[in-house]
Amino acid sequence: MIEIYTENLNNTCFAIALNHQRITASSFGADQKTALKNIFRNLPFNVAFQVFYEPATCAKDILLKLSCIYEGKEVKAIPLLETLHLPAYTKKVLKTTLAIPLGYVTSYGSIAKAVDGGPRTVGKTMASNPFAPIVPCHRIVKSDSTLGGYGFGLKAIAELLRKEKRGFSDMKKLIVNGGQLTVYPVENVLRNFD
DNA sequence: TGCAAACCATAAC
DNA sequence: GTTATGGTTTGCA
Repeated sequence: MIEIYTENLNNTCFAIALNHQRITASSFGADQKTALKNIFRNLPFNVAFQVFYEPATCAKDILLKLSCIYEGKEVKAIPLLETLHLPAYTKKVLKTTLAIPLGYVTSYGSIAKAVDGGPRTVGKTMASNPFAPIVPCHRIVKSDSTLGGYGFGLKAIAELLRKEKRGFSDMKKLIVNGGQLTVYPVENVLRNFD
């Protein structure tokens, strides 16, 4: 049985789906209705679920973390994600995305190179990212450093990235899963918007 | 700039 | 097994 909890924090509604304390999906939205709609989109189907309108204590803690991530704050202990039901390649892409540090962005192509796949597949994986905003799909942009698509709207992604500015100026190379991932300061992208 | 073709794992059929 | 589908990229005019 999957338990779904929502909570309004700072004018945004966050939602999580828990299966034995592990996160099966997470999402957010302007109001509760939108947050729920968003989380249902990526819930593994053919599993029973129940929506709780009063968050349990363990759920409250995770919801608070979601809000912190959303506000661009550093969150140390990322909650456990349930990925068993996902294909291997998808897991790899999600894991690599998770490695993009706060204050940096990367491109679909860079992720693709790191996981040995194609850029469009990365986009497709992100489009159905069940763990927004924990898996920071908003930190992936196009190779010309303009914004690609975003499930929650381009305005939302720009706002998120603005909050993640940390004043970095140099690109960085990371080793993830044995592959190399190049990341760039968020500022590179935001230049086009400010 | 703008367009076409290559890209490649998934899900749906 | 086959096909359609992308939150892309690259190359060429």
